[in-house]
Amino acid sequence: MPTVDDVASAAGVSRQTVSNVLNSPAIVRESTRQRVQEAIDRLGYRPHASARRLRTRSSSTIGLRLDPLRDGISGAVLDRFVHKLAEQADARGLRVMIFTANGAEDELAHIRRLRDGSDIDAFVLIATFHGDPRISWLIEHDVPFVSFGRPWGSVVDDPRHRWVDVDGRAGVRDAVHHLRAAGAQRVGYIGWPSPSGTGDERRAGWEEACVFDEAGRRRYQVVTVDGVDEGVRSARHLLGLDAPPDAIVCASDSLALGARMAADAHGLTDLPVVGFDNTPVAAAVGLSSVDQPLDEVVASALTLLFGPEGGIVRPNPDSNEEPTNRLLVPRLVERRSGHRALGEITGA
Amino acid sequence: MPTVDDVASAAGVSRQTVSNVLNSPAIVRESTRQRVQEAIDRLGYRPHASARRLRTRSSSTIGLRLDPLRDGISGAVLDRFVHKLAEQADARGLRVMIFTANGAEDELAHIRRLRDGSDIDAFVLIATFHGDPRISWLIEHDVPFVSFGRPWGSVVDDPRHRWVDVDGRAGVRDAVHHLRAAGAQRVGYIGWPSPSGTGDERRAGWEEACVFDEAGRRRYQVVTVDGVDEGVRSARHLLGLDAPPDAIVCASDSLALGARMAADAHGLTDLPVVGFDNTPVAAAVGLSSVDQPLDEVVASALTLLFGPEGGIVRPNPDSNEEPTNRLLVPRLVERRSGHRALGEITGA
DNA sequence: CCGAATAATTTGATCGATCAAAACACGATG
DNA sequence: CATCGTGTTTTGATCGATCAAATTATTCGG
Repeated sequence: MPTVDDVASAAGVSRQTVSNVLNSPAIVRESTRQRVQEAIDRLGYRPHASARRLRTRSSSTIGLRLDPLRDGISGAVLDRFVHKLAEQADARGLRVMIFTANGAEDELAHIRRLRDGSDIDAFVLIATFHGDPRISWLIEHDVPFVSFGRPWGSVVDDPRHRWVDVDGRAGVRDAVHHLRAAGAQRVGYIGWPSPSGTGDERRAGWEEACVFDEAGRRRYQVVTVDGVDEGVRSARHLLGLDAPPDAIVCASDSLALGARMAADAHGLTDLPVVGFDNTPVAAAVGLSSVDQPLDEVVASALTLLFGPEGGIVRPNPDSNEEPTNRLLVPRLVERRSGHRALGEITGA
Repeated sequence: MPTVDDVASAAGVSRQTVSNVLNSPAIVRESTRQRVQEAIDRLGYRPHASARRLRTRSSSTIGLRLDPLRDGISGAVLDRFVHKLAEQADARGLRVMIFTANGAEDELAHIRRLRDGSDIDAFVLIATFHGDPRISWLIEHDVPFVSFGRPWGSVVDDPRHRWVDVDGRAGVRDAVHHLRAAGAQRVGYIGWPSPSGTGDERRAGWEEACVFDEAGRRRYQVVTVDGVDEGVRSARHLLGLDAPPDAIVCASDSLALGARMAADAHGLTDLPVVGFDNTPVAAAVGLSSVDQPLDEVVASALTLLFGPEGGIVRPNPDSNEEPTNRLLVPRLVERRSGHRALGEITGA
């Protein structure tokens, strides 16, 4: 492999000029630049990443911890996130390194190791939770990071915590409004037990948009952990009520799939069911779902970390006027659920 | 951050001794080793990864290209693969770097860049296909790699190509045998159009295990691209035949989900349907499916690349007596499809 | 056409580790 | 006691790039 010196002598210039052609072409005379560039191309020179990193003390690499495998369906969102992150990071000349860990403490140990070895400049956290120890640790140790997921709980206003999140409350609220506009009188909700940051927000969206009184809000809501079977059970309960709901919104696609199945089993193939996350499964079975704008999420995350362009990690934003977080609005993806029930498809 | 020199003077030894304590503790006297180790711990020293890489010319990093996002359901296998790889690589002290690319050519450009920059020692290829240009390129340029997916087409016996794959033929064959043992007389098959390496293998498994004559094999088989809707359509076709199949095996869970839905719509809630890949969706809706042993796949891949233990990349195995590939057998995961049809769940 | 200001390029030092080989310690051996 | 060998530790050089400062080239006003 050729080095800067090889290129330099091939082009009849010095090391540093070659380096400048690559890193600050503006200060090199155009004619020299071309000559050097030509030598670079001819020799097939590539800068040695580790040497550069050693000198510049920056790796242009983002660290991302992959969650342990989920039950499945809902995990797909994070997988999509990973893809998008890899794509957009690449476009900025950044690398993405992944690792796994068991729990937040273990994750911190990894972060420490990767950071101390100068392997990684900045971290992207996903799935923040109430009292997340990672956030305070990272802030305290001045490790650049951004989280997909807002801070839940105590420390909610630290400008050193850069985060991006999707407004689940607005997403569910809009979905309910939409169903009501389409004629639904009683929109039920199946959601996760409290406390759960995202779960509570989504439920709040339903509460804001439904027209029930206090008693109705209790009556038309089921609280359950995530899962298809749980969705089936919860929907059965709702549909067994006097004056059952004529539409159901769920905190996840897993629950929604179950609810869809239960509704069909009750012969209610027209009953609208809305899920959350717009996973492949929802698309496959024709469920409406609230879609998180992951492209924007990733773009915002990278912008918060590195600025509007470029790959140089920015110091923790202390007293900048720019905001250090971003809350994005999801969008309802309507599908012909109710028209195309499971097992009732008008195939070609 | 402390360096080797800091640790050295703290422990009253030289740089190299510190280095030896870390890299070849055997040649250091035990008492010295302890003294140095204590200094390392006290100072919180971590070797600088880039410096080490510069010197040793190895990065202990594996590169992995993430496919562009699939339609969804089937992509889940690769996502699981990514998780497992990250986990097991970690256990060996390796790092995993991900990137995306559009097509094989673009991928090669990335590989070249990452390799030339000494960012990455070895690559893991996924989803090999017929006439895959990546393989010949990597072999020719002496880039260590292993593929999840056997070589299809011309170059099938090059020992320099290390690969792991899952025997889809055996998987489907076993599934058919199993269905027949359970009483099925006519097992239909829904698969992908030829030529498709994996698709052809899976179909061959069905052909080997079914008891049809030539005409029957044509009759009870549908060829279609992947997708839930396609599964629905194909199953409708099969079920509309005189003497329709009494069990269906599919090349993927997407097709199987569609087939399940179509069967239910026909009132055939007992008709067994078997998918492939054992994706979360199959689990969620209770579909039987052929499961790929990803843990083993990943373990084998790393062993082929790096040997039974350790993280030092091995040169291309030329005339070793060890095999340079591994074909693993998948396992049928039975679920109560047929008993628990979609929308007919006996919930709590 | 000179000298100052600016542009362009080069030189020496450095990032933090490991390699290769030299130096040192110490007991066994002739 | 000198020699040798083994085991342990240290020294000098190096990996490939960038930084900081020094040097040389070019432009421009007077």
